[in-house]
Amino acid sequence: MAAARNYHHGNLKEVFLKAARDLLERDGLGGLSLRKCAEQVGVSHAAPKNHFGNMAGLLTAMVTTGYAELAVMMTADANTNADRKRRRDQALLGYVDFAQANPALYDLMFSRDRLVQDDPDLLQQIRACFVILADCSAELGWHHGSLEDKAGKGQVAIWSLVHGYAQLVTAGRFKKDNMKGLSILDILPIIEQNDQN
Amino acid sequence: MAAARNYHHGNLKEVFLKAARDLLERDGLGGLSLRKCAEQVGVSHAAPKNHFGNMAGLLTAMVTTGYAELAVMMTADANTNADRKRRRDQALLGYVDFAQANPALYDLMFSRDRLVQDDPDLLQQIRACFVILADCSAELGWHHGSLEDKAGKGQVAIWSLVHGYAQLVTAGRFKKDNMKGLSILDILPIIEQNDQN
DNA sequence: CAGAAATATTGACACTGTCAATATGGGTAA
DNA sequence: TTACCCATATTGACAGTGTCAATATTTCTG
Repeated sequence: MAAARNYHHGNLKEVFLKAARDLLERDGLGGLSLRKCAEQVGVSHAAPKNHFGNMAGLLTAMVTTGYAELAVMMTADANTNADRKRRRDQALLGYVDFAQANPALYDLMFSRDRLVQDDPDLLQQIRACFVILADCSAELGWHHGSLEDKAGKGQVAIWSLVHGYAQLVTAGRFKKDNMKGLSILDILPIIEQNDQN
Repeated sequence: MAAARNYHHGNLKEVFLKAARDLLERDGLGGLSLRKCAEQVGVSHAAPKNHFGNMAGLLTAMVTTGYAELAVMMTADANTNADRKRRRDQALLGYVDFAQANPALYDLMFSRDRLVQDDPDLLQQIRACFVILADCSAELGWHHGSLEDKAGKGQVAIWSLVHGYAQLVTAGRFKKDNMKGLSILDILPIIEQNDQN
């Protein structure tokens, strides 16, 4: 039935994605090229075109897998018997862990150019991550102001906070002075003292 | 004395920077090239090398001016008689306004590769912006926990929140549903109710 | 006015993404 | 099996790119 793919390597597409991620994290986005991917995999320089169309297609596929992995890291112990607060903490820690483990990919995941922004798979994975974050917002009680539209504000707040923290940490902006070694959980109490102080 | 510069255009360096910023915002980082800058300015393709050394040098110079402009937008009414809270609000609004007015440049300002990270001018301008944000943190009262190290946490918190919000807004991640049109001031009350609720 | 320093140009090189044309393999129907 | 078709891979080419060395030009300085 649907397209068995064992012409060359079996699944060349996934091999390309892995090679591209290695190059991306090693040399940055400026050091990533389709030709280097092809050379590392051991195929001709135009082979990626068959699977991704162009550079934007390759990057979009990479980023899509990135969001999928991000969701996995945020829900690592969703099935455990941990209480809601602990699972919420773990989701936020997982988010930051992913960014620190894949800093170049994480940056690319928020690029405006370079990606096919309306790719259906990409949009779906982004939405899945946002849903998890929205649950964190609910568990933080940031929309206890009784108005429903505050739920949206709470989601914007936590999405902004965790993304900003992750990006600034991976960019090395918090290396100085005494603000080294602060985790996302350390700064959460600063802004949720209404609940637990 | 020190290098009068009216050989070709007078101050070719600033003309390059302006052309580069136009190209950056129009075509994205991928559409920016030294040769296009040179062509638009009307000089030879290797002219930028004399002023910036290489691509990273040009981008670093652009980003440095970006941080300087960001500081200006955050302190627009620092000399007015407005009260502290209003000036703090204006600083945060100015921050987001800058990001929305220069989205591609704003992204570049947080790039890890592509810039000369240890450039003295760049580091100085970054520090100046951080100082302004630290003042906002103080005025928000986020370090009222009496421990001094909480000041650092408060700075991390506000730096993360405003950066994350700005980047997600410019990336178009808040276009959906009911979270459209929320400003940074709308989400601040969610997380500072300990002060004003 | 002459030499030096700064700045701009030219030409070249390796590398890049993309495309058209071609070749090769596997899957399928006769 | 054989013949065909389609997916996939290769080759060769093209315009653009950053970077560098060599050269030319302008301005500054003594």
